[in-house]
Amino acid sequence: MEFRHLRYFLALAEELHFGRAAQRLAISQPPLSTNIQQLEASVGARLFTRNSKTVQLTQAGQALVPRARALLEQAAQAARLARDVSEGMAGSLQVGFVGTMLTCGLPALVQRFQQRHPALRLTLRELSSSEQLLELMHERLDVGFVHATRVPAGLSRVLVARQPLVACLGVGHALARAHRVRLKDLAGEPFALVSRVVSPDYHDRIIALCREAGFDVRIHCEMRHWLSVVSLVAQGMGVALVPQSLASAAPPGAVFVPLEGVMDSYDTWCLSREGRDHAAMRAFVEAMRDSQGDVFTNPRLPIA
Amino acid sequence: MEFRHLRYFLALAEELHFGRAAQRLAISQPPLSTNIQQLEASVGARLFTRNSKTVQLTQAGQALVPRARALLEQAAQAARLARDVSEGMAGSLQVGFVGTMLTCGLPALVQRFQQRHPALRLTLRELSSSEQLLELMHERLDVGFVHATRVPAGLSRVLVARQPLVACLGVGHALARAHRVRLKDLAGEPFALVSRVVSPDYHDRIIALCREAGFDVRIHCEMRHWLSVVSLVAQGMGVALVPQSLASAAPPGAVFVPLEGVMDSYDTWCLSREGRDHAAMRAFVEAMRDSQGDVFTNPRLPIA
DNA sequence: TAAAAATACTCCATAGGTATTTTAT
DNA sequence: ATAAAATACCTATGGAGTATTTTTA
Repeated sequence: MEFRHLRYFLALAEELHFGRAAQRLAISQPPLSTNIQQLEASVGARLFTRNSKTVQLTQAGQALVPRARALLEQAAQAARLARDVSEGMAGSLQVGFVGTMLTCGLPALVQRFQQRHPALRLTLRELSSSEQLLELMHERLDVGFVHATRVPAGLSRVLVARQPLVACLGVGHALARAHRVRLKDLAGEPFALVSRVVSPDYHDRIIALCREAGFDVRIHCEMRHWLSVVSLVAQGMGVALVPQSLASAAPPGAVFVPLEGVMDSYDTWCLSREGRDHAAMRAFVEAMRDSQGDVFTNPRLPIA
Repeated sequence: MEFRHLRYFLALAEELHFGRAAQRLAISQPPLSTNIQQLEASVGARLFTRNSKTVQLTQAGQALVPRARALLEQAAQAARLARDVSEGMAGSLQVGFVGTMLTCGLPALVQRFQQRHPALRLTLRELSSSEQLLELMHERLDVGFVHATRVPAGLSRVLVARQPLVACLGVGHALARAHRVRLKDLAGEPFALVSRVVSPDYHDRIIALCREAGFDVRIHCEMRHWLSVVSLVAQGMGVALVPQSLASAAPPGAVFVPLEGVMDSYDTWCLSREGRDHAAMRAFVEAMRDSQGDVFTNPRLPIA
């Protein structure tokens, strides 16, 4: 059985006349006859009753009509799907992201991308940076938004957000109404940090920054999520250094004050596997690159 | 796109090696290369990344694999279906029958036929004989079980049941315990009959029989169904002449007594359109013919 | 008898084979 | 250097065309 047979069969089933069906197919009548005979032989059933005056579908022919239509339609669909996937308009895309991306414009950006690629199935997974690196290397993730100082070979990166660290204080804190805070003013304060297991990069940097400022951090609480850190501070349980964008999702009791003299920034990179055949992934990363300024509306520091 | 392309594509998708895939397909390697290229051209997408060491599916290729499998599977299914229909093993069959067939073994017979043709969709419709004739001529019915003296041209018939008419009396009736009843003993009794609209053949014959016996029927009640007739008689509301098989479905208050001297029998014919391409119909009629004695266990009169 | 499907026969497009080249590791 | 895919070229199957025959209403 060939697709040609199905096309010819449907034409004849609709015209019920070899001459007219052949005309519609832009072939002559004899090859239509032989093709129908071939189809009947391969199927093992008479599909038309025919004599010199009338052509009629047999029961078997009637049963075949919808199937033949479906086959041709599905073949066209399959080709279309493959083409769409190769153009990044269909398929699936696994995206990982760290928690801070939620307050940093990612949802809106993903939504906009999804609108332009409606046939693409996006899966979003909140993961720590290190988890994402592993998942990317295992090809269980196509794109990851991470904080990372160094990137393993085989992954390419685009800087998508660069934001300063700010002090997060409870409203009742002595410095809560200050315009600026020097880091060393926080010496001795009980700090809330994201756990080193979740975010070693951030964890180590806070410790290093404080040491530069001349004191050792007094770690009061280690949290599993940025939002937990801010929530804790909002309830007067300590202070924290957090990426500025968290201010947009903070509960009432938290106050954010810029740090004086700390030029260190907190960078978010969009990572993806190099040289992978994955148009959707490329399109996504491209969308990230294009909208760097549009969506991630944080103060732009000079990018290294 | 051809089915050949899909077969070759799947072989390569499974082997990921042109040489081995070609071997499995029992063709040489170059035509496999060209076929894959043709498929890629017709789809409009690269389906494999390949160099001299490795062959890998692209995203588009991965998306196509299940579709290609489905297409091949469905093509085979479609052919199988058409063949089954042409052999009477699949498709649908519209069967009409008069009410008396319900007590005459039809349900068991249909069930047995259905078990042997599980893919066949049987539709059963209780209809009067005249309705069935109409439906058969309009091809809205494939087979009909009717009582009819004469059959229109274009329909062929098989006698499936021949049963005597018996007297149906209420248990309280004077003749209820008799071994035999002469028809003229019922002269003047209130008769229950199936309405002439529903069964003109039966209706007219009862009247004719009674006239032969020397009296005019006193029609007390015209019912729309045999079971209504028996039910009425069971409640002491009259007498009736009915086909013997109704005895098997009678309520307690009804008694059936053979008629003396009445050789008239009540015949049921299985009708079907002649020369129609419909293997299921032919198989069904054949099953009827074969099981004439098995199921319709009524006294067998000489068949005309 | 006439309209229409089937058959006979020819031609050429193309699927597949063999030999060879290119390519990437 | 080598294994493997791509290319070049050839052969032959078979799909489509033209001419003709057969069929049946």
